[in-house]
Amino acid sequence: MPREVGIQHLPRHVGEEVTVRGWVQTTRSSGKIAFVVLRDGTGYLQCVLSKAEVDEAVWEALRQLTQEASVAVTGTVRADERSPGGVELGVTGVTLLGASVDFPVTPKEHGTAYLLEHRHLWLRSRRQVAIMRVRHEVVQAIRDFFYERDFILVDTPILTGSIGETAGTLFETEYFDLGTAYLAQTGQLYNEAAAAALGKVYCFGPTFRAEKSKTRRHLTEFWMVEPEMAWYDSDDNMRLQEDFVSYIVARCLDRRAAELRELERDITPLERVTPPFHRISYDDAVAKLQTLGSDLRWGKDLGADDETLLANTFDRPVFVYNYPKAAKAFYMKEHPDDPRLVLANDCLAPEGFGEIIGGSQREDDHDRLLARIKQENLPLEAYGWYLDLRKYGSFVHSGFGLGVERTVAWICGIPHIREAIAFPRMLTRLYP
RNA sequence: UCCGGAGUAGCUCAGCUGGUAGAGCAGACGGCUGUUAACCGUCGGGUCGGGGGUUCGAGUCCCUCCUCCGGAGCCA
Repeated sequence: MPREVGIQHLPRHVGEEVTVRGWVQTTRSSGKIAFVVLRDGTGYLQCVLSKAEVDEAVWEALRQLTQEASVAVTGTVRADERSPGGVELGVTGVTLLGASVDFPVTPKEHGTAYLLEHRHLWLRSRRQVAIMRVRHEVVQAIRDFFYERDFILVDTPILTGSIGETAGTLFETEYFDLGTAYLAQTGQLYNEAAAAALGKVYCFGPTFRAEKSKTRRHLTEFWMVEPEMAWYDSDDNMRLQEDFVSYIVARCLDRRAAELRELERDITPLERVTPPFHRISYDDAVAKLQTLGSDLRWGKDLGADDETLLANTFDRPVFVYNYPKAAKAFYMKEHPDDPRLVLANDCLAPEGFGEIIGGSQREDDHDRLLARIKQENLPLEAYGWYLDLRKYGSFVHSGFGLGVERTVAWICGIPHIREAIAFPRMLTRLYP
């Protein structure tokens, strides 16, 4: 068998005889010439068979090539402008490796329910392959960004006791003799402990919300990256966030241009994603939204429509900061000049993609934090270790969480985040 | 949980004031030497989501249940 080559590397092998293994995307035949488009995960390759130039057996083998059959194709690589990838394969041999009869996801249209039921096969389509490759780049950019800035990765637990942001939205499971355990909805509290050990840390993993949300922005299991920085105040925190988001977007523009083109993503709004982002206080945001026709009242968190309305008035991401205390979590630091507010910020992506980051400076005063825990009726005994962090060398610190699927959906320009993860977990979906 | 929408061929859908169930695509077969969701011709394909009711007659009208979709709330 001639040398085996991945499709993405074929331009280096023009004139050589090679073998490519992959899956048949489409076939077209005109009686005496046939085209087979092959996918191997690294790219797409048009293979050309000419009846006059191949053995009868090879031509007959073509008839068995149906959508998504796996094959090994041998032939000579040649440059041809008529071919989509610039190179094509002049086929001399075809071996069927695995037949595929009546592949359920055809090139024609399907409804979302049907596609999700066949997610394991839908994943092979060009669009989904492109999205997964962008997601991979986003994840790699996240890791590289923090590595370059001397953050330490700390993996926080997924099984936890009763600790987190709010009760009632946690998945429960039995935990031996210790009662009920919950799937983590954030690693942040553990990050705070780790930041006191290591300075700048982050956790990156799946997180779970048992909210009965049925919207294009929600999954029950999603990936979140959460950095936590000792000695960062709220302003430092926002500066890091805008550097971080800009870095991720720039990496995708640089290294996944082909995928974004495949997705027909207009990249001009992405090219504007550079620091500094816009900043607007919650007070000003409410006033602005009211003039734009929103019925938002002071004290309430921004609704989805409010986020879109507000973000559409800016040409790049925008921070909304200094939220009302009552609308936010107990661990956020009270504003030094206005006890009604906390030093929290959200980051809203443009083009209606909404909130991709929630962050805050953390309450570092022991007594104030204790008061907030009691106020929220949280089980005090579960927070003993968390309060310890304020008893032994308390420190100014801040952090944030970025939702990976929301970020991928925004960068790819896809309306629903269920396509931004390989196997979405939703209110009504646990299969496949 | 609330509001709205939809369940008809393998898939996507049409089916009007109730009167013998339709199209496109997919599939099978045939044709075509540069196709790009190829194209042209022929053919097969149905418990109209379940149950009940009205009617001479229900895919169509009424009741009920189920499932799914979109949105809200909550949030990444």
